[in-house]
Amino acid sequence: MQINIPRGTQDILPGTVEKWQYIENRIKDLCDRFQYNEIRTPIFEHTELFLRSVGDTTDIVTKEMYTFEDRGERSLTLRPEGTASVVRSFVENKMFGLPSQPVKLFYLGQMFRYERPQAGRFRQFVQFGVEAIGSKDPAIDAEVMALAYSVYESLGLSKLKLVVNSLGDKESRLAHREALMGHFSPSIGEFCKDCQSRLEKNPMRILDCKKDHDHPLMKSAPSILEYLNEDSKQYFEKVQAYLTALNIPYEVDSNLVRGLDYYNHTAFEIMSEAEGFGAITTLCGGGRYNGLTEELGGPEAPGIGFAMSLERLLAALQAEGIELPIEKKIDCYLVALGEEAKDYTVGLLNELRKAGFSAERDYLDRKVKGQFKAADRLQAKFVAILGEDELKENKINVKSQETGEQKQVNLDHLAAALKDFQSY
RNA sequence: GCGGAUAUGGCGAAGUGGUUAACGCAUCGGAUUGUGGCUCCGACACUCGUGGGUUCGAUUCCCAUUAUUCGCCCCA
Repeated sequence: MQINIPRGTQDILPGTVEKWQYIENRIKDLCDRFQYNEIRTPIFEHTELFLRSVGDTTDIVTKEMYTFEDRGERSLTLRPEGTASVVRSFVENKMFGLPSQPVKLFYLGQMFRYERPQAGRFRQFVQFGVEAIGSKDPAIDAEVMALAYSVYESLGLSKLKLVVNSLGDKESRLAHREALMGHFSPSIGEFCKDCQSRLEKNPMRILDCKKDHDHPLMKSAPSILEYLNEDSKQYFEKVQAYLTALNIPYEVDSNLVRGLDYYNHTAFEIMSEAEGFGAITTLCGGGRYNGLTEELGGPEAPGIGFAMSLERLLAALQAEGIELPIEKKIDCYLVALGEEAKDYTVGLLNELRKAGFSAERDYLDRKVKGQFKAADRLQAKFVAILGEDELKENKINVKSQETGEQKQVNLDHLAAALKDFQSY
């Protein structure tokens, strides 16, 4: 009986894994330029952490968590997102006391959500995210968005849309919520079922409903932006001014809502507008979370961050037809003829590898033709051919697969000959 | 949690209620006793997701089940 991969997970095989590595390297490089340092937190946490931070009425917590009890009867949960862990670690390790503030961190790792998989959605997926904790300068909001944007841009994506909004502070938010409920509740019966349940849960969500998009009450609905108090308003304006200064195209969408409870002030998303991308277009989502450190038992330390899915990044690259410049060639393939020569390549191969070359030989007892085909498949730059005659004379033939040029060299000097050959 | 689609060799993909299950790619071998990429020839599914039913007979019809996939909700 064959056992298959669990639903919503995927194997990343050689041939594809190189793309991941390429992207991961690019991300690490950009983080270094922006001065964000890597943090690695556990893949599971106390369930309580997510209840407290993400919010116990959110979809993530109510129906998407991989929660289990360990042998000590502790309730643990595979992390559904990264911010909670990072903030927990920030508080626990007293990073608020570090000399360099704000604390700028990034993470790259697997997240888990129990959902029905579809295009761009998995049960195990990889997120790259950053958190800047300890500053409420709107410039850092802009910096965080610039970092996310530059990841996509530097990989060649162009069909992007950055959408920003302000959710305001607690006071503004509550006022807006009241206003929305007052606006919709008298005639909520005219709306779809989803909207009816949204009314209590998150009335802002009604605003981006596709079905009821044309309902007259939609246009007249109160916008969050009208309910921002003076501080929140100024903050948002400053963020936009910085984005403009950074030359990052964006649009304000007062209907943009983020799904987690801890967000306030700045909220943003980067979406792909590429053709045929599927129903899910969000590449990256983030926002500000002032107050979260206190919620998790630490001192005041306002933060902002984002998370992006690498799966969706890969999908966006594919949708835009972008090929990453991945080259996988080996330096030398050893072709051997006859028992003796084959035996000899065992040591020879090792010598080449010790000398720093990537090298391979045949292990399937293929004929010469087959060995050359194998060399071709591996895109070998050189093939070294060893037959009985050469072996007797202590020589070996080296052939450049690119030029077809071939010459005979001393068997003991193969590595040196390859270096020579390569240098011109 | 709800709805649609699909399930045939390593991959892609035809097909039929009747016993030899097309074809293409890939792979291996040969033409070319020791030099790849082109061409030609040959080899490659005790079997059509799993279980049950109808039938003289099922890969083909029916039911169930599982998996995959797309969409809804929501999200990265």
